[in-house]
Amino acid sequence: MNESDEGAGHAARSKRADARRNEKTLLDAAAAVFVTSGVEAPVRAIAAKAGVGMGTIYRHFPTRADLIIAVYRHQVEACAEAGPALLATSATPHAALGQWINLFVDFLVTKHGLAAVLQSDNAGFDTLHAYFLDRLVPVCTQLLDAAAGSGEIRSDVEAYELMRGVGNLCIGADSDPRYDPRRLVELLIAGLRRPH
Amino acid sequence: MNESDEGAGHAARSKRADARRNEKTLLDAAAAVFVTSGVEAPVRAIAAKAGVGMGTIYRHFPTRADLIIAVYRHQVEACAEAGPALLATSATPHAALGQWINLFVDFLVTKHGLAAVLQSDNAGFDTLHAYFLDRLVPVCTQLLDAAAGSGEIRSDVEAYELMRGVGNLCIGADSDPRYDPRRLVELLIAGLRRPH
DNA sequence: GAGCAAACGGAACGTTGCTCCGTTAACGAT
DNA sequence: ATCGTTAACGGAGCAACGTTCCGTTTGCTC
Repeated sequence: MNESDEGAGHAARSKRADARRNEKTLLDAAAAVFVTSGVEAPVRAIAAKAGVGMGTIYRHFPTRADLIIAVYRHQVEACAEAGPALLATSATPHAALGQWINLFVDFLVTKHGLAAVLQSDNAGFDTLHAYFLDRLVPVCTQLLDAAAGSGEIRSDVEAYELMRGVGNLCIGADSDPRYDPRRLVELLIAGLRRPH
Repeated sequence: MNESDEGAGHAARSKRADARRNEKTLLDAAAAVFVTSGVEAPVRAIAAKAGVGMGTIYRHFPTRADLIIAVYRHQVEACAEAGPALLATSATPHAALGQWINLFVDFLVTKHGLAAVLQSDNAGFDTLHAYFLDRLVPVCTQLLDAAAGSGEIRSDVEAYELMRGVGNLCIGADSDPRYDPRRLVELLIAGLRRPH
């Protein structure tokens, strides 16, 4: 990451003022539209909300995945950073794991359609997929290893499949009041516990 | 339950020969296209495969859900009927439940994209949703009740949420060799076991 | 065979994702 | 302050798809 200075290199020419302004405007507009219409809202709707042309969206965020990542980056980072913190402050590693998974679930279920798009095999979304995996799987691995090391859970479950499973369970949580993913995730985590 | 007769009146005139022929042709074509391109394949592709116009598809199957139901009805019925049979022949109700869930998972993962569409909140798919629920939830309830009655599992889990959870876990199973829904479903079922 | 309703086919329309290019205006140089 | 460069903009245009609509064909009955 050297092409555009973000803080470190000082005097390098920054982007034009209107470009920087539009990027912020777009992020705000996208966040708002995502809340009301979900993360698969039409590009035109986001452009209209921001008061810019569609070319501007695609210039700043070439794929929808880039836009989604930009909108939720802060929250994903926060979730990732909460992992080690929980491990340090919780009574047992298994408790930390449970709480961390809850954070993740809370994040997903409050983002209309994000869970669904997260597992989409659509090629346009693989950078989104990759971002979530890169950022969260290591954290989950750490928690899982700690819990396995303390003998609380079986050790034959990988972080990747657990995360995918949890993500999948969160799909469609909105739009169906009869379905509460939290209960099922809880069941899944309970199933992790070592028999005996 | 053969074809739809108008009930009260005298024997309803059966459909025209070409209509009946086209319906069969369409079912075969749809089944073939579903295998290669998934259940969300373009309508035009199915029409082309069948050698008919698009109007013919929509006349026979007004929504995509109707077509999907028609294609998979036999297998869904077989799965539903396997429930009581398993309960009768298995060692324990919990074993029967596990085997039945396995049947369901096998069915779902072999149908490209069916699991994804099953939970879609898209209004066009709610009859599909309803069909699966009407047909399978009672069976699952029976198995669940039996296992709960024998004290093997906790009794605070409803068939509906379990089925939705299992269905969700099956989403995206194809197109990702690293993800094996069977393992996670197994974990979920394990989590059902009563803590003792 | 004639008449008619059922069934057909595909053109046409609306919605979306994405690209492409003529136009605008920001910014450093003068 | 003005000027020229070019980054950045906007939206028309195209392709793919779902869905409808209606003129045409065809099976069935008499």
